[in-house]
Parts: sequence; C-alpha cells; structure tokens
Amino acid sequence: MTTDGRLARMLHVLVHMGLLGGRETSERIALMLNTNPVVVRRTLGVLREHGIVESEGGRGGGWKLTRSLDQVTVLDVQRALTKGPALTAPVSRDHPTCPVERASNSVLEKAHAAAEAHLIAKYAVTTLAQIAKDAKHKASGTTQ
Amino acid sequence: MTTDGRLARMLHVLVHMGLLGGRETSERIALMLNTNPVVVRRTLGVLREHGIVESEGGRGGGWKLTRSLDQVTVLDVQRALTKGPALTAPVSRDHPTCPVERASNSVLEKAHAAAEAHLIAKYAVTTLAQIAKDAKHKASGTTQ
DNA sequence: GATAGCGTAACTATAATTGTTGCGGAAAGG
DNA sequence: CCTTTCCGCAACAATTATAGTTACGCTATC
Repeated sequence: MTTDGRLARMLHVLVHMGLLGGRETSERIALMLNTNPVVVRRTLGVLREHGIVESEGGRGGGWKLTRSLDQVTVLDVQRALTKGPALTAPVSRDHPTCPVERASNSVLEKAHAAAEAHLIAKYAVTTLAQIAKDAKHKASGTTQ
Repeated sequence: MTTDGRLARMLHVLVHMGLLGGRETSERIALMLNTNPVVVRRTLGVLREHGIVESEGGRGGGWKLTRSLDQVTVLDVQRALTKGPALTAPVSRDHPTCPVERASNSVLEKAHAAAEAHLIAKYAVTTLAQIAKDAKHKASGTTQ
C-alpha cells in the first residue's frame, strides 16, 4: 500500500503559505513539495472546496489561505482530504453472514474507533500556527 | 490503496480452526476466506514462522493452531503479519531538511504513536477465545 | 506408486495515489 | 485585442502493496 502523503504535504505547504503571507502559484508550491503544479492544484482544489484556501486565475493569481494559521487545525485539513474516519479498520468481507467473521471485524472496528478518537482529539487541538512555531524552534539555517 | 485485510482474515480463520479443533487443509480454509489455497498458505506461512500455527504435508496434513484460543492475542497475530508499527504516520519526504516539513511530520508522528499505543493495548488484551465467545453470542443460525 | 497435502515461483489483477502532458479558459497589462 | 500568466481539467502512465491464479515439485500416507 502506498502511504497517503497528502495530509503531511498539505500541512507542510499550508504552513509555508501562512508564513509567506501572500498568494503563491501552483508552480512555487510544487517546488516546495518537490512535485509538479498539477498535483498541487488537484489537492489544493479539495481544500478549496472546504474553505481552507482560495484560488484565483489569471495573471497575479495563485493560492492563499482564507484564515490565519492559528485558525486552521490539523483536523480541518484531515477532514477535507478524507471522507469517513481518519482510521479505517481493515475488516474482511469474505462471508458477511459468518458470526466469526463478524466478531473478528467487530473487535478490529472497536479498537480502531478508540484509537481514532485519540488521533482526532490530537488533530483537533493542533493548529498550523503551532507547527509553524515548532518549525521556527527547530530551524537554524535551511528554509523551504 | 487496497486495505490490508490479512489481519481480519487471519483472526477469522484462526478462530474457526480453534473451534473446529483438528487439522484443516488449505483448501477448506480457502473456502472460509472465499479465496484460494495458495493465498492461505502464503499468509498462514507467515504465522507459522511466528509459532502461531503449524503445518504438515502429505496425506492427512494441514494446518493447526499450536496453542489454544485463549493463549493467542490479536496482538500476536498483528505482530506476525506486520513488521514495524501497527499504525504508520503518513509523513512526507519532499524536502527532508525543511524545518516546516519536519515539524509537520513530527506532529503526525506523535499523534499516530499515541493512537497506536491505544490500539496495541487493546489488541494485547483481546484473545481469540474472546472473539469466539462473541461469535457464539451473536450467532443464531448461520455458521461459516 | 497413486493420492492428498503443503511449498514456492511466476505471473496477472486490482486499487489508490502520484506523476505527466496537453489543452482550454480567465484575468491582467500592454 | 492580444500576449502572458495563471488555474481547471481530462487523459494516461508509473508506482506499490495486496490479492488472485496457474503450475510444478516435494512429502507422507495408503
């Protein structure tokens, strides 16, 4: 399975955008993410649908945060990118009527639901501003 | 991404094996999992390496649990199937030296580590015997 | 030695993100 | 208006992990 790196990438780039303040083009953002502009538009497009960023076309256009860094949580971004739970229990559906399969799935689902609650709670209290602060704290030279 | 259904499948089939008591062939197990014998051998082979099941070739051969259901936890099975953490934070590696990327990754890693601890704790205290009990409780007719 | 098992290799299928190219449209600026 | 600089989007290849399939060899029993 390929790990879904969109959340990490979006956090990364949103913090940069917030710190830079202005409007950024897909191309500049693509450089930050070491990828190409289309991928950026695709993913930022999802965040736009959730009101986290806004885009403008034409000359001087680009992407911008709609709120300040301290008003966007990791949870906001996660919710935008993923419909459904942040953690999905890997259940089986080989014999949906089999009580043993159902009991196994149920155990996994409950365990994952509990774990997800903790994950979500942590996401909910972490703002992009805090990430920015951590970054400044760590930093001592290289930026970008 | 295809969800990794091996843990759920193995729990399912191990409970069946425990309840049936005897040796089961890959083919019979494959029927339980609605798949084919090779997939079964492949995955049960991993569990064998961890001492959870044993296999015998030749006529009358097949697979059997090495311990009783109450002496195998979900964690045992999970650990056998997955090396490394049960929950991996989806980090990005676009600019490994960028403090912002590092800070974003760090937030995700810590949150996932905490969630994983809860997940593992739950896995550790859940035995296959409990799943079997749940299954009997739910059941009221259909088996398998 | 025929049969019923597992063991394994070598493919193909599947599914999701990611990467890439190409083209159309919109906004600014001369 | 017409060029430039953007985004929007469609279409397709690349990647990666599990899952499925076929085929063949080995072993133990009858």
